[in-house]
Amino acid sequence: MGTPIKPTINDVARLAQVSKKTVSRVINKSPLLSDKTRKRVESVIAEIGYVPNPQARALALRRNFIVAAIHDNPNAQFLVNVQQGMLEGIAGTDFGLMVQPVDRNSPTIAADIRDFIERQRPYGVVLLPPISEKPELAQLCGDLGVRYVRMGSVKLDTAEHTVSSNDREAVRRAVSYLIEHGHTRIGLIEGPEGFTSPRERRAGFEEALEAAGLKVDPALIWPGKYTFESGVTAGQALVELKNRPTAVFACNDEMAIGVMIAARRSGLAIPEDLSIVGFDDTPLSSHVWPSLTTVHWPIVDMARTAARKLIAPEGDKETGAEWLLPSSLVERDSVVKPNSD
Amino acid sequence: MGTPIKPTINDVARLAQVSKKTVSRVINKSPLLSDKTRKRVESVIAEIGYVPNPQARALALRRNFIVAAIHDNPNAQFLVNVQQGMLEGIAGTDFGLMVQPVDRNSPTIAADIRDFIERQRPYGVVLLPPISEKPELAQLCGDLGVRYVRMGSVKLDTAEHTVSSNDREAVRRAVSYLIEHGHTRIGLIEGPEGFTSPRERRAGFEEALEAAGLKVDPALIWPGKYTFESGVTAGQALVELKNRPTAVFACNDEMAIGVMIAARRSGLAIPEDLSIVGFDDTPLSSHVWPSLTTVHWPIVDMARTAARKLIAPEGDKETGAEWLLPSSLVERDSVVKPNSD
DNA sequence: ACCACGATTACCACCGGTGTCAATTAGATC
DNA sequence: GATCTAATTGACACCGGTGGTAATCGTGGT
Repeated sequence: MGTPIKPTINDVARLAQVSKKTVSRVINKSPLLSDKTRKRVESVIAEIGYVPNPQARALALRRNFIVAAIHDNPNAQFLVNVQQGMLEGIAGTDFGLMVQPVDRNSPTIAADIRDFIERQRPYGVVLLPPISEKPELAQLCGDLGVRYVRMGSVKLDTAEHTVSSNDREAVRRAVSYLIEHGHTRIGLIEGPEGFTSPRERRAGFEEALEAAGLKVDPALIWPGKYTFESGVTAGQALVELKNRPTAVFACNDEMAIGVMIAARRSGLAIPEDLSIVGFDDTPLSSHVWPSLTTVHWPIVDMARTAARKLIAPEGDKETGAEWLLPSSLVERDSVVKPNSD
Repeated sequence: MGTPIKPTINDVARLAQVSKKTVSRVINKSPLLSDKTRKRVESVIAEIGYVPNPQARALALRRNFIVAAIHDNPNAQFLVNVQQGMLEGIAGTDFGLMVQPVDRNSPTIAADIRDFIERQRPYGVVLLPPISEKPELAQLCGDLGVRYVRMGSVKLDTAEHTVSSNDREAVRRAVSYLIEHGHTRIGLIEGPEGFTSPRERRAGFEEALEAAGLKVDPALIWPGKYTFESGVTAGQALVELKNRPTAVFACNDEMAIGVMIAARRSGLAIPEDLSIVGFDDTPLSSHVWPSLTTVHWPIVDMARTAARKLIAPEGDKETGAEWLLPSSLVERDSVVKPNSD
């Protein structure tokens, strides 16, 4: 099992009877190189199974081949989708993916991120929501000289370095969809306070009602925490109302499913007695019964785009459509016309 | 925004009026160094905010500070738990975590893993189930000279480099628990074929029955794929049996919840008409109603242990209890005595 | 055959650390 | 104060690549 000593560029150079630099040119596909030598070097490389040492390359180039996802998001499905998207974005390149969670509530969050970046010096980082909403963290990345892209629920304060999806519009469409089905009393389960995405989603909710000439009834709006339990709690409160809503929009799927459970416990039939729309399009949403009509949030696409942007050569910074990815409404079985009883 | 040029060891050396080597000693907490110089160097480091370049260190030490999780596992919660555990395991060190998914069914899986390892040269890798069960992949890591630890559902062919949990025993206990409650007709929803963990779980199931003097009835054993849908399908088949079981053990929580749904569709009450036990203790299991009695699989602990083992100094290879982590049964609300009707 | 010139290739320094070993310094002993 | 030994510190090569520039090669023109 002897120590497997990796061949180095010097070994290749010696065997191919060329200088290291020439080998380096072959590795980097430099055009100023004759076909003959290229072939010769390539055959030596193949023969001894040479792979350039990434650490040496990183040192010489003063850049690494690693991108990192920095997050503070407890949702497993979200994270996995992000990772999948980023991996798609770097597929076929020499880049690898690191993950680094941080604690949003820690007072040392900035120091922690700085620490991570300085300790690993990744080529670039993707800041995931909700920490992507803190401009000082983006600033920090800039100061540290590391490229970064933020993933957001909406154009943040500055569009630069941001891949986003328009939550407000998505929710407006979803709620309009309920209205088109004839619902006029529509409940809302909000997300946690203090972040942009829940705010945007609420704004979209209100815009849809207003566009249809409906009044926003505060009694139908309940706070939630993006957790299943908070959905149950809020759902229960809503269905126990004297004048209960005929439909509910929940700011994420987990809460929507919580509402389903709560409604059923109260003897309501879904969707006959209560239509429900969620947000995220998690796998779960198609597993529950009835399957959940929900807003498909293009996480994978966003993450893929973010990763691509990150590793794109400087100067490719064209902004525009590609940085703002569309959501869409996935119509399943949890919405019907309201009961006319 | 000028280019943020990182101070290097040379800057520190110059400012502190010592050689780079001395600075290096300070960084590495070498004992052969006078307190006076150490203090002086440290103050310079603090002043200019010097952080050693990880790539240069990696090159000189011929080892870098990255561990990677290599997986082929579609389950989001599992992955996130593993990541959490590994991050706990490397917390406080200079190590970072990379993730690399591979495709179990791809014929190039070995080449893909080799590619990843050679391209990134991580310090070590953790092979997650189910690919951890393929001995040739562990072999590959050994050949490539990268440290590795496998996470398994049981002692695999060789205990070396393996952190595991005894699934067979866990399932035996879970099924015995059902038997103790008076169940004698117990259904089993299996996991996918071809992997160790489902096999072990089935073995545990049979052992429990045999230990209680019960016969294993093939009619009560249904294949599953670890997915919610497969649980629904199998559950439906079971409850439609003429002589249906009074309890079901499903090889993971998702399928267990599928069984719940299927049973309810057929008009059965859970747990009164059908007791259910799952495996994994995913968050979902406590969210469903009734909450699911399930086997807690110590993923986080296993991953933490695996990461620690990976970065432990050579020679720390003591085997034993720490490498085999205990599962436990989490008693919730999905198990009661069988109906005597 | 000779020269200019572009295409190839080699040489050497350098990226920012660490290992080795020699040189220097300090403290102890007589 | 001289000598010896142990404790500190420094000089230099090296890890395995890349950049810049000089040297060499081949070719066409005259």
